[in-house]
Amino acid sequence: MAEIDTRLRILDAAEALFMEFGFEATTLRQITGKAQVNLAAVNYHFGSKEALIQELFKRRLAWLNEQRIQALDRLEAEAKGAPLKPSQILDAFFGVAVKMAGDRVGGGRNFMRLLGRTYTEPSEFVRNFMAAEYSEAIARFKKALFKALPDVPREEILWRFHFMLGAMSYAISGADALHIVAEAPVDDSDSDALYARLMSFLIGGLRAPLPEILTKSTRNSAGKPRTRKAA
Amino acid sequence: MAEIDTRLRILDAAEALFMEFGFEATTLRQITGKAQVNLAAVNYHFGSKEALIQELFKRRLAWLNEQRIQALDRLEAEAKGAPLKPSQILDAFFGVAVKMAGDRVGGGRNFMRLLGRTYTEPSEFVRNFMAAEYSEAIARFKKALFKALPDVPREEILWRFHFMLGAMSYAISGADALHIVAEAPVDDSDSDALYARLMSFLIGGLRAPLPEILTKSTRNSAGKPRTRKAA
DNA sequence: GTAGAATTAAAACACACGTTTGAAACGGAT
DNA sequence: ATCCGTTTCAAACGTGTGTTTTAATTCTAC
Repeated sequence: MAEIDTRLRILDAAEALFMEFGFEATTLRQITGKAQVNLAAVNYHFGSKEALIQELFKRRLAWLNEQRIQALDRLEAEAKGAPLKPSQILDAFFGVAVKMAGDRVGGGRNFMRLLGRTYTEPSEFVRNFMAAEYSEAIARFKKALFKALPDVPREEILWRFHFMLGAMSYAISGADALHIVAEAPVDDSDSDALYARLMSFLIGGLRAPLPEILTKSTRNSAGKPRTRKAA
Repeated sequence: MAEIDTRLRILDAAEALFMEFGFEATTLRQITGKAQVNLAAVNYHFGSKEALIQELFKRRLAWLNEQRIQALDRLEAEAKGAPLKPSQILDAFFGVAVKMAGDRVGGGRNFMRLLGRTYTEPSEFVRNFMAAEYSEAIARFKKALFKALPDVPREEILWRFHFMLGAMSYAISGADALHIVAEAPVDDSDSDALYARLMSFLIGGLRAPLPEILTKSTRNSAGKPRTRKAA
């Protein structure tokens, strides 16, 4: 009753506080206070504050990306080798995330809002860790997008994927930030509506005509290390 | 030579360090060390670390939004009362920002990368301050967008504006974050190309068809039940 | 050239942080 | 009931933080 429970209480409290105040500004005393455990419990169970952060990301991120990959697996099984529709791919990737962000009770909401901010986080160890945790899912989705959009330069797809992550991040960070543009309070409680809005936007952006600057020639002299040669 | 210069040196050093490490993780000793001024100079010239941050945002943000408003003024003067094209409006708003982000020498690059992260910053005083500094420009651009897109619900325009800010933020945060999706190093040195990429994406997103869920009735259970059937 | 204000400099301050310690309380097995 | 490994607890530790202080220095004006 009191053993593994302490770990969970710490993780949940930390998640909520990190998302509210950020990593640096959140203290272990806040966390242990909110979790109603002893201060030393964090270092006992996790080793350090940094290790706590990693553990916190691990438990959610592993699950999240597993769900994404499974969704993609199902789509590809159905398609039987045919390229997927871009909207299906985006749905598999972003749908899971937005759904998780809509989960208020399980704490997924806190985590997703934290995650969006963390993606551009300065702290190096966090970014490296994220890159490692993401790598498998990212590789799978990149491959699917390349296949679904054979006539779009791969570099362009990556950039647009990057932009889409930004839009998603802001979408999830929600009304807290939106109130800057909206002035009046905005309803962000309906995650189905949010998802519909976001998805229209993303698909519009992904399928937008290529910028002229790219359709002409690769406007650069230096030979870029083109990692993949054959396709 | 040594009076106002100290202020500037502190501001520039702080900008670079905040963008590299974040607000909390950057210490006054780092700042004054980099600026080659005495530690006490920050509190003498600015009063506190918090006031330094505000001053830092003020000097750039005021200029940035002024440029944006002037660009919009020019467009509207030319149009003589006719609605602008959405792409023109986006160009006025995001073009200035990306240009500033491409300015490596003046320090604008550091600032813009910092700004993108700060928009979703947890710290309340920063967010409130940002909202105040942005309010005039945001109001003008909202009005222009409403006029340019009379058949799109205003709430939808606000959300899409919000998404666009997210995409821009990630675009500017640049290769540091992109390397997570790209694995191989990515060239983000060409701000013209970056801007062309971003703008295609944004216009595609802004002009995307409205989500079904919104075209029917305002918003209720009908539409696109993804995973949860809403009875 | 000198008084007076503005700025810089060095040192210390009070405090909060993450972490460590050593003992107390607990839990299950024998 | 006793033991032993695990977990909790209160207290303290060392360090680094933003800030303040007090004196030295530089600048400005007469």
